[in-house]
Amino acid sequence: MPKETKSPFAILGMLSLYPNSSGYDIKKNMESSTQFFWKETFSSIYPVLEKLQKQKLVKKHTQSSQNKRQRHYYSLTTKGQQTLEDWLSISIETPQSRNELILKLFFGENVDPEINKKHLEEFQNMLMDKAKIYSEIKKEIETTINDKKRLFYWLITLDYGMMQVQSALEWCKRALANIEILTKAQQFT
Amino acid sequence: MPKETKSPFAILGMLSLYPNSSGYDIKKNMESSTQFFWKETFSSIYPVLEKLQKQKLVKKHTQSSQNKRQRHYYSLTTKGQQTLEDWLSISIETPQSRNELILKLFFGENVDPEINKKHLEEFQNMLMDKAKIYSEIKKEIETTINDKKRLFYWLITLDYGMMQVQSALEWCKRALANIEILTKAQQFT
DNA sequence: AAGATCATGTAAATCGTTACATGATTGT
DNA sequence: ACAATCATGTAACGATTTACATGATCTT
Repeated sequence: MPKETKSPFAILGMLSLYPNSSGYDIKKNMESSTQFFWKETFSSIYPVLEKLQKQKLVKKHTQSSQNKRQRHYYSLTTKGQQTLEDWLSISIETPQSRNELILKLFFGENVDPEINKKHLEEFQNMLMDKAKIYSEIKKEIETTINDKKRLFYWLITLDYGMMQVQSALEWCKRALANIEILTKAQQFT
Repeated sequence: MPKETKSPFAILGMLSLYPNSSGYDIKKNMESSTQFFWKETFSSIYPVLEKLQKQKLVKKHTQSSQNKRQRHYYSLTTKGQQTLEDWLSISIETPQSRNELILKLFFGENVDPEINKKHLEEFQNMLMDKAKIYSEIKKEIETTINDKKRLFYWLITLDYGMMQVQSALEWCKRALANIEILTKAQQFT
């Protein structure tokens, strides 16, 4: 089975939501919407856009200008929309993701419990920051997105993030409390 | 900033838990313990082991044999143990992970709600399988691991997985219920 | 005798990130 | 004027996965 990258589909998807975008726009839009579950760099966006154009999945509209620097806007073609829909329809491949925090805790017996405690506290802080951002995003999209369907799907994805953060925070609390117990128990051995 | 792979540390960590392992053993041990948050392939394990040996972080003990094929067992050196502890002590880099399911749902308005429902149901099934495996692992380690500290850290990492699965299952339920409502609402438009 | 699994490794492909390079436009 | 940010791209690097290659040992 080939590896098949998903970047082209992510870009087609962004063009379905925001037609007539430049590569720069796509990056910025991802940063303000999908950043927590999907990101692309300019180094992948521009070549992918070129490739998609050659495959007739997007059409390019270059803004004429007397200067050297031009802006290129892209939109989905019918074929591009169909390709996106086909990809949206096929099953998700289960990813084999890596988690450095969990790996370190798995080997945790090698170091002082204080070190593991520190990792958990840092993770906790990161989660709290994220929770705050999620709340802000929620408020924002609820007031700005008028399309019912779009709002519905966006809220589902946001809810996923919020629930992940919330449950991870509860786990942190449990884990930190348990580390306390472990540390105290060790004082008597 | 260089990229710095974590594979060597994952392998050092495995050698801290299971000294005198072969590359094959490391792979098998990962499959039965860290598979849900960390995996390595033979193609990375063998070269990394060679590299670690050259750096004097592990020492190789080759089992003599009259045959061509030999088994190589590796253990941490003092320097290797120190290197592992150093890595365990430094802060975790926040990973920028990708989530294909969430990305597809984010673009969900492009396709029939039934398709998104199907993705969620498949995800749900995968989660339920995982929940079952986690329960089995829990029973197993609780009866076989005698070392208090090791059991403690392993249970923390397992608890993380279980909590992730549990909260994701609740999210699935909510999301599926909401898709039902969306579908019914559309019938009247 | 055959199949599963033990066991080790190399080569090639893929793919994503970082560094590099350039210049325009807008706001203060 | 200067800084920020808009805007597009290439080159090199690093890391992981897949395919390839080989053979031993153990169980039925």
